[in-house]
Amino acid sequence: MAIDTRERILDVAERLFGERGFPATPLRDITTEAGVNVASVNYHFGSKEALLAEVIERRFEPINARRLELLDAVEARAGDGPPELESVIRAFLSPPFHSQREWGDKGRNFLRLVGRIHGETNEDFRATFVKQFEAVFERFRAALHRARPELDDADLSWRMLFMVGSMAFTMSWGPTLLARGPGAAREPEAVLESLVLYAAAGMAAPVPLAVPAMATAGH
Amino acid sequence: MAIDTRERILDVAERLFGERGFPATPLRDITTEAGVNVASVNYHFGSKEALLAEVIERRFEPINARRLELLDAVEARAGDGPPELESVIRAFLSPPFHSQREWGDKGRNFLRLVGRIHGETNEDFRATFVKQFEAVFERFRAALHRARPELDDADLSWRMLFMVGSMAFTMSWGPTLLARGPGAAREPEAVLESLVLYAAAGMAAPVPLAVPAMATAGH
DNA sequence: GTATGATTAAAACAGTTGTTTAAGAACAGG
DNA sequence: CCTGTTCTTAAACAACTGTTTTAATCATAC
Repeated sequence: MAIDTRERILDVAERLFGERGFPATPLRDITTEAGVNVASVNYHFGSKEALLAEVIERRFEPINARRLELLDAVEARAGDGPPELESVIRAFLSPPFHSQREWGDKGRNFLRLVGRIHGETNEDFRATFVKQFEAVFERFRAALHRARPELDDADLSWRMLFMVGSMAFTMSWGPTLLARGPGAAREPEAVLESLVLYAAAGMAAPVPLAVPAMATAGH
Repeated sequence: MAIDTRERILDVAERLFGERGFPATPLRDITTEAGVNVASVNYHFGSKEALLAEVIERRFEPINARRLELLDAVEARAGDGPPELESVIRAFLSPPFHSQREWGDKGRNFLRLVGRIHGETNEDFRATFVKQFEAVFERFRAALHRARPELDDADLSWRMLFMVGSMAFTMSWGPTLLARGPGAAREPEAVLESLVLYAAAGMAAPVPLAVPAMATAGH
């Protein structure tokens, strides 16, 4: 029964955290819905925050592994030359989207949670969360740097931020916002495709002319 | 003293909501820091949620007004022809960024809050929040439609979602994430410029070919 | 069966939450 | 000065928070 309890808590927590947000979800709502005792959360996970961490990790470990796997393939295919931009971006964006197909409703709940996490939680937790991604982020940054050498580090960082932003926002708001609008009934695969093209085009955008106060190029 | 109290509450609330998030910020933290009584929040605003609503509205009203103003100018300049894509996007993105310059630290606090709001709060509040934007959203959608006629309604909706996502995420994470990375010390104006180019390129990306639901995945 | 450890259960814990109450202070206009 | 209104205050409210405690139950190996 032990594993069952753990997983049931994780599943319900994943859904409720996604629906209402982490701080707005009382432990008791999770436990009653999961049919377990309140104390079991602290017994199995230690604390509410630790529960959130495990909810996230459970899904992100395979997702990030898959990302690196796909990136490996893209880089292998490219050989010594620069990897293809769109493929690199697809390697980054597709795993979380595919989780929706792999895990069904649970995957969808998780996507919403992921979207939320990016804008939620306190500074401390963000640090923990970011840690999980540093390796992935750096690998992709290097690949993008080879694909778009004209971008300096700062440009690259900002554009990756933009990319992650559209991804997170789409996951978090997509279901709510476009549920009955003109974009409704669109397959997750099609949304992913749309997002990949958007991000690839953005990443390939011309380098902005230097505007900063200190280093205005003569013109 | 009344107006003073109101504004002091609004200022502190804006900052704390931005720093810690709405549900994670107790009213008492706001009131003690503002040097007012707890009851004054309910007296002046009615409830905690109403306070949040007013915090948002106070800044967004001028921002959205400015957006429409800029869009008017862009459309006037275009005459009967299609408006220039990049200018439309700049009209949408620049007002919140400029708020940083106009309002100083308060503007920065608000930006962080805006970023958070997009991923936070319950479904009900989202509805209220979205309402504020419907008019703006529709005006810009129409303009973008004229600038990029080859995009159908669904594509347009999704791409606008992507654009708002990068904007919100940048506002929310930018300060934290790139504070000491390679993108640090970049002027807000430069970030805006970067974002505008990114979004314009993304919006101008080729229309995705219709994807059969099953046949994606890189291999 | 009994001992041992893992898991569950009910209850209590101490602290915090948003909101309300009731009384007083500040301030206006007459 | 008085009067009525607006605002502030301290206190109390009832409900809820995450966590801990203590005892009971379960499974498993001896």
